[in-house]
Amino acid sequence: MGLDRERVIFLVDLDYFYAQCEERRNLDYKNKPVVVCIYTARGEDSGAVSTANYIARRFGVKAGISISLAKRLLKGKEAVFIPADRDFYADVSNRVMSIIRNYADDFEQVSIDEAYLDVSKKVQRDFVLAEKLAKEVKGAILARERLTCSIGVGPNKLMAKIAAGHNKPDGLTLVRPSEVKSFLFSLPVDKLPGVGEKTEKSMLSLNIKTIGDLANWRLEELIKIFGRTLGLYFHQASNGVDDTPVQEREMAEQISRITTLKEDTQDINIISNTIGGLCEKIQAAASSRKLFFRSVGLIFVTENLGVHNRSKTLETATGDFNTVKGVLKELSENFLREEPNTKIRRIGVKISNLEEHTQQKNLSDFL
DNA sequence: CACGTGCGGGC
DNA sequence: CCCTGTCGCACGTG
Repeated sequence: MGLDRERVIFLVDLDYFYAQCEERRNLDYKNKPVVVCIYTARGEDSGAVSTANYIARRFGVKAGISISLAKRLLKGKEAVFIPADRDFYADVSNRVMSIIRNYADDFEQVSIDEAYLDVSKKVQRDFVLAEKLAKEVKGAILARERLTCSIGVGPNKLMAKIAAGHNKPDGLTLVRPSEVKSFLFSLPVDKLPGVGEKTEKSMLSLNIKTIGDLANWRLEELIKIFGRTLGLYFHQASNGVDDTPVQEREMAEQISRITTLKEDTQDINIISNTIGGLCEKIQAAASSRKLFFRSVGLIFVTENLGVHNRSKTLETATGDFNTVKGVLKELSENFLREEPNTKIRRIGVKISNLEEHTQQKNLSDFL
């Protein structure tokens, strides 16, 4: 039976996640605008909004805007501004994920607030049973963690993802196999994952306004315009086709930490001290997960917001941060020599090519 | 393969 | 947005 190959996939998306976590641990916030912020060292209200609850969104506050603008938009509204507490959100996320993975045949967490569930066998490929199961998942998250979520249900990950975005917060949207094309074709093309601001512009210039318009293009033409990978993806995705499996994510491939300096600078001492601090954070993250790494990278964001990366791959994997600091010193000195007239605004450190290790190879262990 | 850049999602 | 932090994908280049 060909129909037996049809899958049933959920995308579970926790609503306005950071802000909802804050609402949950302080019930006073429930009817107020809640704005979770990432503050920087630049003083008073410097920094950006990470997430806002839906009350705040009604006033135009959303992820990415500056904190000072958010405060202007919410002046006199009894709004709550809270610094992001990522460890807390990660704990909440871990508990939710461990609850919902039990509902799946196959499970794939994609971010702190999103996971795919392949429930094909659990619901015998039946969308009526799928709807029942999705309601159970929503009920379990609400009962055990007092959080709402939005769930999209579709025959593949792509359709589940788009469906989940269709009705939120606290939504449940099903797109049955027979409904895929009618659902998809009328949507504006930027609703397709992978079509952002820039791609949308180039598509509009080709008179591609909806996903249906995109589906009318021939594969060969799309490849000419967007390249092999993206062209094939657009061709399939615009027709609701997505064969990628739901599967556990492999180990993280990189760990990075970035920070904004108090003021733009070229001072090598400030830069070096900042890098040292970032190294400590990365070391903590890497060693707690028993990870070694082969590549070390530096990210400089200059005063004009230009991004510059420098990286180096080592002969062998290491967990030793004295080596790292030496490499980063060299990379930063080289950069400052190349760009002697630009000040640095933000600095980041990255390790990649991660490897798991069991034995402690640190020299200090022998001393 | 190594390196640098751009992009995108979305917090 | 006067401007966060973090991660993965893809691509050009050498």
